[in-house]
Amino acid sequence: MTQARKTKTTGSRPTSSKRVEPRTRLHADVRSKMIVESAFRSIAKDGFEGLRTRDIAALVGINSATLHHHFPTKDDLIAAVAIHLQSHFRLEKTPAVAGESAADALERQFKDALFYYQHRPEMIAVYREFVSRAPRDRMIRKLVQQLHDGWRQDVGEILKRGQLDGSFRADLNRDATGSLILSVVWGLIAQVFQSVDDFAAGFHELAKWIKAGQGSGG
Amino acid sequence: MTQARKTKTTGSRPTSSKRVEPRTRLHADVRSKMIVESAFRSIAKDGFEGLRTRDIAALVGINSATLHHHFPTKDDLIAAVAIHLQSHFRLEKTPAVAGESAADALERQFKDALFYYQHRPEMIAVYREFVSRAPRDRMIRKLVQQLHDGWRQDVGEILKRGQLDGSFRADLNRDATGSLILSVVWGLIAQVFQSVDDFAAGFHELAKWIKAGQGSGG
Amino acid sequence: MTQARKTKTTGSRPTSSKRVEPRTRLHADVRSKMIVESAFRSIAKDGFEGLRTRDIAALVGINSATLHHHFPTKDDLIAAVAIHLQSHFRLEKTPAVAGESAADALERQFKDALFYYQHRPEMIAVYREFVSRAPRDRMIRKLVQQLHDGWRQDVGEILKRGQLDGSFRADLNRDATGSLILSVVWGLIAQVFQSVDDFAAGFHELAKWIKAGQGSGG
Amino acid sequence: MTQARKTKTTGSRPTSSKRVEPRTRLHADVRSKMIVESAFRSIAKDGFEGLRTRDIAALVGINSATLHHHFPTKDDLIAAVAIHLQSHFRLEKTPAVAGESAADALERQFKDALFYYQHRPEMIAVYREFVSRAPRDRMIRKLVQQLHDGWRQDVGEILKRGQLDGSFRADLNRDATGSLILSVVWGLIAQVFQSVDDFAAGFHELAKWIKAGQGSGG
DNA sequence: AATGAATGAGGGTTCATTCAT
DNA sequence: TATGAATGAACCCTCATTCAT
Repeated sequence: MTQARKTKTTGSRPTSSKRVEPRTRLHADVRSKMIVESAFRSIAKDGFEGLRTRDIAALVGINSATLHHHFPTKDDLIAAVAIHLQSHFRLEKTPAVAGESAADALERQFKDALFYYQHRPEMIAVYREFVSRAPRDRMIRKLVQQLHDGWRQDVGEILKRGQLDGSFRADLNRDATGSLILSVVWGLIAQVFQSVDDFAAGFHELAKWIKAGQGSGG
Repeated sequence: MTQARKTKTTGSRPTSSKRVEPRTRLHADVRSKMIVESAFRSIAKDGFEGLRTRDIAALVGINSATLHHHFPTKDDLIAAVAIHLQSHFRLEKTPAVAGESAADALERQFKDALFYYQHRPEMIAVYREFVSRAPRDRMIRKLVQQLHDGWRQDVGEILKRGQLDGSFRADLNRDATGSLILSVVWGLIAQVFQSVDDFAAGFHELAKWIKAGQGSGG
Repeated sequence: MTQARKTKTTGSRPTSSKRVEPRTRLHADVRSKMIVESAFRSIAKDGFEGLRTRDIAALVGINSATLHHHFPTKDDLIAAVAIHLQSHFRLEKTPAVAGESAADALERQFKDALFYYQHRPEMIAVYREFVSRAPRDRMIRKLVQQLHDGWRQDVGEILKRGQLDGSFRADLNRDATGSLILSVVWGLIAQVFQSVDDFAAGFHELAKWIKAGQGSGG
Repeated sequence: MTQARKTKTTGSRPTSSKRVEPRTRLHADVRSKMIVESAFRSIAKDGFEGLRTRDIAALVGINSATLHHHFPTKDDLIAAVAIHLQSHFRLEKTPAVAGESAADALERQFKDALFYYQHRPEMIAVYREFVSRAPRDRMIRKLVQQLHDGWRQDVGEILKRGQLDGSFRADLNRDATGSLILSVVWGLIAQVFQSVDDFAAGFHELAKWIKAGQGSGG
């Protein structure tokens, strides 16, 4: 009567016409996770521009209205994917070994990057998407910044430790070198390197410089 | 945030506008160039996802059908933008000075990167867009590869020359170092560095390593 | 302007909110009344087109499914609002004073209309909504007709009494004058008058005519 | 490539698959008029809430995107309908006869109202819809106000003329009486009267009062 | 009595592209 | 070369309603 939704012209409520699938009910947490993971994979595969709420819903096996029940807005879904990405980066980082040398810690950074690149390509892909979207999206910009800041800090501390214990050159510009390391890892993500070996060689060349000389440098 | 749907501003109905606008006929080349440049600016500003053929047409002052007359497909337009980008990169590179030292040539790479970053921000922006789209678009992937390859070759030659004349360390892994340099420049483009100074410091730290020691390294 | 699509304000995901809200159970009557009153206020504020079962449920603090438990259909809810309106009109009418003159009774009609207009604006608003929906809804049409008929009858009786006791002109077309009075009051509701004073002046002009002349008319 | 519109995955432009209807081309004016008239009829029949751009498009025999080509927004369409209504009210009013008496002019108002009611029921219906939408829509409020103001002015002038030439009572509160007349006509539109005869009787009762007495009144 | 998950059937709007002129 | 009208295929989002718990 009011909204004139075309379904019902008279006042008769439509009695079940044909039940096809028994309408699987899941807890919101479970369903949400399914949706987020599907969206994550979709972004990894086709980028943001390929993300369609309907497609995600179909992949999860739900009506697209149900997706909107869990994530009122596409942006809400993207935000959830962002959090998903962030927490996975946190979870899958190799933990610092107690008593590990600065050089080993540096190596660990390298290995982590490589690990993601080789075994979590979707995370790299999604990460790349987020970064390229960052300039135009505040929420995403914030997320990326957080990731970068945490990362920069980790590297900074490693460098500091190495300098303190004498295993890294004392005359190293720590901030600059930290950014250098980050940008090299970024090079991997952005596929500037021609191969994994190229990246490995590059990284170790840099590591050599960091550790190098012990008194000779400049 | 996501689709950036343009909110209708004027809502001007196209109905019955009697004045027929002298229908300026231009040479195809001129018109095409105008279109490409407009598209270029649009991508620099709003990324690929903000690119609308209609908007570009409006900016140029033509009907969107006319745009399609010049570029049958949006992809064709993008390809033209790609070529535009490529040729500008070629044109605006500081030419190698005759008899310049390897160190100076290396410095030139740095300065070029900085020049683009500071004075041709649109080129950087468009470049970044192309790179982030590369994984999903063969044509673009090819273009980016070409740019990277040319660049890598330039850097490789500089390094080689420096090693030959003894101004760069002899034990340098040339390929790896070349990639290193590229990825550092990429760091600038992708905004991994926190500031221009940070980039400069990083780059020169790297340069120090390249030139450093002359016998001490490793 | 048209569909008044509510812009999402909070976007709070319904996902995993652990606190279970004591699930207050109320008597069906109490709950129903709360719902109807909320719906009433909603219609007064945003009209029928702004009425959303979910919104009403939220206002009452229940789940929209619960609302449908009390009112299986939106139409059922609207019917309940109609009854609510009707009963309030009955309840809040100034009762006829014993021994009141016909002229006073006429004045009472005027004052009642003014009272609703000034102190029960929501009732007027809802009434107006119902009337404007009447042409397309049988149930509502019936309700409106009932209200009008009752009202017309009251006025008719007043006029009759006034003619009988000689205080109103004898040559008055009673039915026509009754409709005239009704439509003037309608003018107030539909905001044809420019101000309350305009309405008062109009009504009293009419009253003058009714009482006027006592022998002069036509 | 960019928007990933699902149609074209590769770069191949879709060559005409099957032409069903030869795509009738009309001048924007003609098409727009068709659309507006369809929308007008739709509103007359089902009110604003029943207005669907898709339905209108179908009625006109065009794609709904074409409708949006002519009217970018549903609101733009409604605005056009408003103008349509307004101009028709202007066009179909009985013109003032030269040298017509004030009483005749008053009668003309009555006849015009009746004419619309009996022979232009859709105009009445649409008008009613607009009025009931006015409280929630500025653009419509303005339109309605314009109509009412014009109308009020016409009536006011008639009354003035009648008083000046002595055919209407001199002691009449002109403004109040004008509003009275308007609200009676509104009564017809809002269907307060029980029949056309009832309206006629009411109107003439009022006219009697206006002309009445010639010296006796009050 | 009450709820959260789920859904069907739209609803307005967008956009690259076609085509007759 | 240039255009305005037209379109197909989506796209995101909404809302009354159902249903198992």
